[in-house]
Amino acid sequence: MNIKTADEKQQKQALIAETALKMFEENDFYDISINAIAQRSHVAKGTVFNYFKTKENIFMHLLLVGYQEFFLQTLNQLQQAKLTTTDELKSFLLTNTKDLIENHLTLIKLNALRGPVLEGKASREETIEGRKKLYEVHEQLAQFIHDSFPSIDVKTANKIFIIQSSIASGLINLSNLDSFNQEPIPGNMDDFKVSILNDSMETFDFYLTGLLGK
Amino acid sequence: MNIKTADEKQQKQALIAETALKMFEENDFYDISINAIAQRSHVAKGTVFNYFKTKENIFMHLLLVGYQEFFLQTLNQLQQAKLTTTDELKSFLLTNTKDLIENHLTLIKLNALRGPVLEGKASREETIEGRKKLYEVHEQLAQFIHDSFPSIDVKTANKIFIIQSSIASGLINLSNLDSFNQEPIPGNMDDFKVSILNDSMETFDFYLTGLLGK
Amino acid sequence: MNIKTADEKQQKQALIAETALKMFEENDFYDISINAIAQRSHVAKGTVFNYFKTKENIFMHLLLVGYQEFFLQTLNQLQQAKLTTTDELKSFLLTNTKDLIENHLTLIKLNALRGPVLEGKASREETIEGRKKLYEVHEQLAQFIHDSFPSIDVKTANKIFIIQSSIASGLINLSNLDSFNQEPIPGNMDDFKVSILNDSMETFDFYLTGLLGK
Amino acid sequence: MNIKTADEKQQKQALIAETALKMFEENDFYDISINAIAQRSHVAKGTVFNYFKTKENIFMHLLLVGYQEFFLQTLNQLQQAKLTTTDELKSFLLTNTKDLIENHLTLIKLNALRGPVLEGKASREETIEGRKKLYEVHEQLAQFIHDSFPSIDVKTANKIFIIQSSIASGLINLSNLDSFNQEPIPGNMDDFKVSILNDSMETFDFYLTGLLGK
DNA sequence: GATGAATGAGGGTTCATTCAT
DNA sequence: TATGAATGAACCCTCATTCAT
Repeated sequence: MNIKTADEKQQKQALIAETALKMFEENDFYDISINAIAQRSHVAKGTVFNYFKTKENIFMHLLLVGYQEFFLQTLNQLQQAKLTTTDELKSFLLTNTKDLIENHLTLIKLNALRGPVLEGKASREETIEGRKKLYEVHEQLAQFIHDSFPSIDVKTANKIFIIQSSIASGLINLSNLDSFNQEPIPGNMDDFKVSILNDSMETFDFYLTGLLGK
Repeated sequence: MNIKTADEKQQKQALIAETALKMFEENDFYDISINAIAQRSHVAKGTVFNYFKTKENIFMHLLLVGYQEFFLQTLNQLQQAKLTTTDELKSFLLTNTKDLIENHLTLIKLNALRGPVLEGKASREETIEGRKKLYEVHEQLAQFIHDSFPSIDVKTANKIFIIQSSIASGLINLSNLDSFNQEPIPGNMDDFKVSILNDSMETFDFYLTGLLGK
Repeated sequence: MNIKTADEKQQKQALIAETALKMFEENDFYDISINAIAQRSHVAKGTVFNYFKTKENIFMHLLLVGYQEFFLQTLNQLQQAKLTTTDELKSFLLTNTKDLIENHLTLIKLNALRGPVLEGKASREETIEGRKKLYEVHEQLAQFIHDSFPSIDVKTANKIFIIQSSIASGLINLSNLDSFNQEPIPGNMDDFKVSILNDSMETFDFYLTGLLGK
Repeated sequence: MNIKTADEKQQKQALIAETALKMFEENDFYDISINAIAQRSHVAKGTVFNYFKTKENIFMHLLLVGYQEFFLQTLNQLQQAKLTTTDELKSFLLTNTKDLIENHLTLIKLNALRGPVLEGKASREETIEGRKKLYEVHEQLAQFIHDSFPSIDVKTANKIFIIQSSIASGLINLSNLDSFNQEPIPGNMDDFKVSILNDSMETFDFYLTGLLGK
């Protein structure tokens, strides 16, 4: 138990990270204590700090690794999809957005934390390293799109995914205006109702149409 | 003197709120202490609590009142603009978005706080009351658009403004990916660069085009 | 209770400081917790931090203020003593040393903490301010000696008090070599025995003789 | 290989001890972690604890063994010096003090830790054993002086070395009063300036003169 | 109404020490 | 014997909130 392989170490780190992720699905960053993460991971508080230097590092890790995985998966799917028309691409991207919102909502929530909260105390080196890896994957993805659709330049392809997250992230922020703490506000506020999924997809759809041409 | 008129009371409340707003332009919610707000308002800490039951109430107030004012102003401008074509409307809305981003960025930042942070401790009653007032203004604005452009139904008009804020709010979250704590990350990360203003306007432009028809 | 005069505030600060001093008579810096200081002062933990920004500030305060008082008292006594011969001066200084050791041992112990421990986290500004005040008093004392004994220049007079503390401080460090945690070590270790008081006085006596001439 | 000879064991213990000594030259006890000692020794953390029961034991060991070596060396030098007059003795002792301060400052710093910090958690048995060995060497040294200078009794000879360390130790504590965290305090504080070496030697010189007679 | 002193729960983090391998 | 992962007690400190005046 005392000498761990790199793999075993990664597993424990992943255990802690996944616990934090689960908790972040239900609570906000400031309502999640290291103590609670440790307990729910069945690990001592000190152990958490053996794997992450600060609390912020845990969540920065979730953000960076989570997005890397998401974009890698997207790249894979794209490669297998063998799209030929921009309509197919649009359709693919909308499905991809659905996946992002339905299965990776925490990523989108983490975006809001990154600048104002996480960067302040996350390790500069690790963050930059992770950010660069992420940039690479992002570029690969964009490059692949450009290769498949030469009319879409790499820069534009990159932006597509940034806007994708932006839209979803923004709609989370504007959701639930017709309720307070999950409880519906009495009276009619129907026009404040937002469906994160539907509205994201509609907005992104319009964006893609505008960007890629009718 | 120790019995204040309703007006005097409102003035002091406004003073505190404005101070908090100024501070929120420069710092994040969790980096702004009640103490600091009190000091910068030249008021005692206890006085702050005489006007706002909790810290979260202050910022919920800023959000609600700020948006009310913004939408009222928008309504005014709209009434004076006497638009006739949807192109003019689009143009108006884009200019309005520019105003929102350039002069009311705090509103957009506050959106990200609302659900996860503010609602937890903000007064339910006051929030609901404010939310209803806001809804009313929002509806008036939407109604006016509908009246001017019967093809745009009220629900759609409402949504326009929600998407407007969503897009800007989301782009804030995705900005500065090419730097860490304001310092640029060495190496090329150009494709991560985001211009909150330009990209918001472009995205909103495409959205409006899609929504309102070519 | 809510608006304290400067005087009342100083009293509470003094209360906390004195509690810390008492505890420092019995325990080492690292064995004294803020919690314990608060409890023994019948005050909440937070209150301690209302009066001292850091734990180190408390003890730096004790050191600076303690020495200021000691030197002021020494100056007073000196003024009243109206010494005329250097033998009288020597005698006075030895009695003064006795007082320092018997009634202000904590000051001497605090000297050992200052550089390596306190300066790291004590407020730079407050410390420098206190240090300057102390320097002033020290200079006054030295000046008075010089005025009374023109053959002793001010620099030399200053050094007298620095050596006085050094000797006492050093002898504390070398004391109790014949015991371990207060319990005597079995067997004869008589030649390791040190009397802080007697040996300080003897050493200081020899020092003064050497310095001031036979 | 996993059964080490006594000599091999001592070598590893010495390696760890020497590393700790080096680190203590640059940092304070509380700023040196077992982790850091282990790393700089190229040894695992657990290994450190195989050789020293507690952190305090390491430094107590440094103190005891360091002084033993210093006094043995002093004894050797004394035996070779073949002094005949007390003036020569004084001169020898001052040179010896210079050596202590210039090459063994850590010993003097360790004195300040011994009572308040180390004894609390150092092994009683090992400390007492080391202290007795030290006492023996100390006595030999004193005895040799007495044999060479019958007018100096053994007790007095012993005390000479205790005062030697006391003076140096005390002056360390009172040094750097004219700076804060290595940075000079602005303004004139010349009379607070201390030269550990010069002032130790002067003080010790006067002490010896007083003790041994003019 | 205004004040600001007092509160204390709660936070993140450190680090000597243990012990299974 | 060597290892280093796991532990968890203990620490200092923050800050929204209360309430006596």
